[in-house]
Amino acid sequence: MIELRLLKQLATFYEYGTLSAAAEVLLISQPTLTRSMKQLEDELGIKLFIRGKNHLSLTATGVRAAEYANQLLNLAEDFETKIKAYDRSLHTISIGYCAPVPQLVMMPLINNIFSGMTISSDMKSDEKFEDNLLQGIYQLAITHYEPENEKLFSKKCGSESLYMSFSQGNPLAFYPQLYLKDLDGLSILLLSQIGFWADMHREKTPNSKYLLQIEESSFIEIAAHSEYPTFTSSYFINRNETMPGRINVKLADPECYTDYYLVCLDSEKKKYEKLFNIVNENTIK
Amino acid sequence: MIELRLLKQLATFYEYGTLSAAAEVLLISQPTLTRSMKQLEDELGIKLFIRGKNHLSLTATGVRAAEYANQLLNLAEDFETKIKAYDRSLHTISIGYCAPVPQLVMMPLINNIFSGMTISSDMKSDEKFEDNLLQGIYQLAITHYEPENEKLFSKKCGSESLYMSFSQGNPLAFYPQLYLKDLDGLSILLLSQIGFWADMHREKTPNSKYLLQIEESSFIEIAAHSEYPTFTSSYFINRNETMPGRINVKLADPECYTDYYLVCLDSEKKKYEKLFNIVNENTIK
DNA sequence: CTACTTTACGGTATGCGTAAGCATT
DNA sequence: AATGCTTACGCATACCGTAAAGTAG
Repeated sequence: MIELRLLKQLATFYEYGTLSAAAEVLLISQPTLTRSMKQLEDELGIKLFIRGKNHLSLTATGVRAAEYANQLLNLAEDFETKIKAYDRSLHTISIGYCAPVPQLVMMPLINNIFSGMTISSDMKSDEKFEDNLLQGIYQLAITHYEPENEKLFSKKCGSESLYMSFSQGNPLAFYPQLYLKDLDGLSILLLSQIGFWADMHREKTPNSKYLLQIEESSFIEIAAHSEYPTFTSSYFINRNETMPGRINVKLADPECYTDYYLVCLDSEKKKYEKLFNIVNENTIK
Repeated sequence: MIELRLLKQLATFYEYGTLSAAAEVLLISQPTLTRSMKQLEDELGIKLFIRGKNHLSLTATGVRAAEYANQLLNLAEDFETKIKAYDRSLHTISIGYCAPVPQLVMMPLINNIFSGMTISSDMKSDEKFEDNLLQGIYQLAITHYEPENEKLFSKKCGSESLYMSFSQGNPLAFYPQLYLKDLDGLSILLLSQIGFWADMHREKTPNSKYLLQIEESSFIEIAAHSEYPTFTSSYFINRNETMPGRINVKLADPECYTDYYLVCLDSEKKKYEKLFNIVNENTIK
């Protein structure tokens, strides 16, 4: 069996034209290459080179061999990358979250159940979650709608309501409930990674000015020391994790309430059985 | 770059199930295999094996790797065979002859002009010579008809007439010429490798009994010591290489006369230019 | 007790680099 | 002189086999 080392050297010589140049590229000495190429010819029992006293070039067969060698080398590299990718796919679970609160709740559960696996989380609007699951980009997803594709398996795993958080001086803070239209035009402090909620805001309060904060720490910092209203959610209110000195008013629009669904490929539901067994309607609350 | 040696060993282990068995097949010691497989895992940085104290088996990734390795190994073997076949094709000329006399004449010419090349001759009925030239099975052919395919290049290179050779006592020996129908029913001594002539005989003298001789020496032996008529040809008569004590009578049927054509691919006529230049209408005569 | 794997040890062959020589431009 | 290939020589490492130990059936 011809070793790939020799083919690599042949291909490099073909590319660079001289043994010296090839040797430099390959980080080996030039005499070593001389020997290797001779060995290759010996093993094949075929003349691959035309030897001048001071010059080496490939025969027609040599050229053909070098080109074929390149193909083989590419496939050999594929071998490594594909095997690594396959192994990785066996040991990692990629999860798509449509909002931050589901991630907050599910992450510890998943880490616990699938300890030893690498968990890779992704948060964004969930328009393409169905496709991503079908394509194997995600193994699990939390959506804010119940998927209808019959190749997908899903279970309701909680819900969330949006609230507005006002500082005490704000006149809106005294309403028992509010609607998004009441907020349109306000300047509102907002965290950037909020999944599908972002779409909803853009749509329902097009005239509001959102002060986007990428980092949670700076978001809290600014919220604590300013009068800007912010969004909060039933999740935090249920846990009394609200900002001190702020008043939370429920948003009554239907768009400000959502159910959440845990989704996987129907063909893989066995694999994620434990997780589905633990999860119920009140998991995210 | 992963060396094929390791992949070969992996594939063998996959096939035979234990290191010991694989080692035996590979003609190496079993501890060597242990190390190789460990090395393979190291180089990939991936677990391929599940190790019990007394048992070794492949992980899912390991199985995948072994299967992929098999593909690579097959391609590597292809490399060798294809390169060798290509090299051979550069150094050999395969020639199809439709009859023995053209071979007698052309062989020395071709050997002379293409010295250093391996010449491979083949004689049979020329029905498929056009296809075989187009497919690269032959580089040259001698046909007994002028090919019409425009991808082929041809030149008339001679002709041949058949004669019957009778022993002196035979009454047919005194005719100035004969027709095949006059021979139908006779027992005739015949060499087996006579190309397209065989078809003609079968067709025109269906009732003759042919005493087929495979070896030329036994053909001559029997011809010399028996009364059986044989075929001979203008080629031998022109050279006075006829059998002693025999009388040769020309066969007057049109089927017993043929022209010969030297043929090659039109795209390769340059390559065989010298030969075509030497050859003319009287080369085979 | 047999079959299999792993570890340890020591030898050898294979591959490599340096040095030197020769030819070509 | 500079560039490029080959040969010769000595070394390091990588690979291999034998021996031995441990474990499971």
